Amino acid sequence: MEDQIIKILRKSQLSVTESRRNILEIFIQAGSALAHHDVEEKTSERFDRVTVYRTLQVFMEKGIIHTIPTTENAVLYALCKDDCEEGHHHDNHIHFVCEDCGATTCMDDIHIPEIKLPLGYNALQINMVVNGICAKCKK
Amino acid sequence: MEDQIIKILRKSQLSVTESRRNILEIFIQAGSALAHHDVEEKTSERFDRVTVYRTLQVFMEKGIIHTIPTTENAVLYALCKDDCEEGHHHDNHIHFVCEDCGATTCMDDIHIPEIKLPLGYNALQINMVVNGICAKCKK
DNA sequence: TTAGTCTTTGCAACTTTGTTGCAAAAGGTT
DNA sequence: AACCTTTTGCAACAAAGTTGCAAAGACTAA
Repeated sequence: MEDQIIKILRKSQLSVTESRRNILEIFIQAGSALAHHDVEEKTSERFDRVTVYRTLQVFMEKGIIHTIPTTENAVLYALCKDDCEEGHHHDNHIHFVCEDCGATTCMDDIHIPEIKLPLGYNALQINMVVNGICAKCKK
Repeated sequence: MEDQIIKILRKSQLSVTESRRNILEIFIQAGSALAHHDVEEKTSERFDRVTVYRTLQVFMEKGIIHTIPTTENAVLYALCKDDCEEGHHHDNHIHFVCEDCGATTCMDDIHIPEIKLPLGYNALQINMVVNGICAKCKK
């Protein structure tokens, strides 16, 4: 686990620091998307708010995490898959937000279907967020 | 125009006040989605920030406007079509964000395609936001 | 291992964004 | 016009996000 974290940071040409290790670990363990607020709460040591902001920013730039837009007016961050690289994020999967447990997960297997845009319009990135009830909560 | 505005407010059982007329007019004229900030800037008279917040909130509740989630960490508001009613918003169209001019528009004609979710998952609402270059900016 | 350099962190101070309670003003009704 | 109800603006907060700068930490090479 520790190896994996260092590997990811090194690959992105980032120096390995306490906060980066810690925050990256949180994402790997979480499995679902996290808000800035969640990250701050889950850090074992207390890092400065500013540090969390800057770390998330760097992770974004390096393509380690990506943002998920939500209707709830909160930005969520989630780990990118391996094929994401600096500058270009391959975000063609669906995000699912459970309205019961609140967990937001990336459904990496389900791809976003093609859509026809009006003439002249050019799509660069497509985001699809599905709100509903997840399998765990549907009982 | 003035008639149209009063009609919409009356239909939603809202009293017709300066700020509501003014803000609703801004949305009708804008044609595209607006951030809270934009609304504040465009009001001809200066209304209190709080009034703008509350007005947008009321418009949301009455189904006059709806929100659009964006990756940019900003919530946008846009006029709903006629078939949206209090409590239930028919948001099955695509939103397009132009990365050049920044305009966000509702593509009412393009419906969100069906997708197959894993077993146990239940979709209640689907949001689809396309980022790219719009017809005006593609030159 | 240590010395030196460059990067990252934490602090302080600040701006922006969003919320709440309450008195004054404006809207709707008779 | 007089009444009652709703809406507005103000003040005072709380939360979220940003910036500059000195101190601490990470990497490099000898």
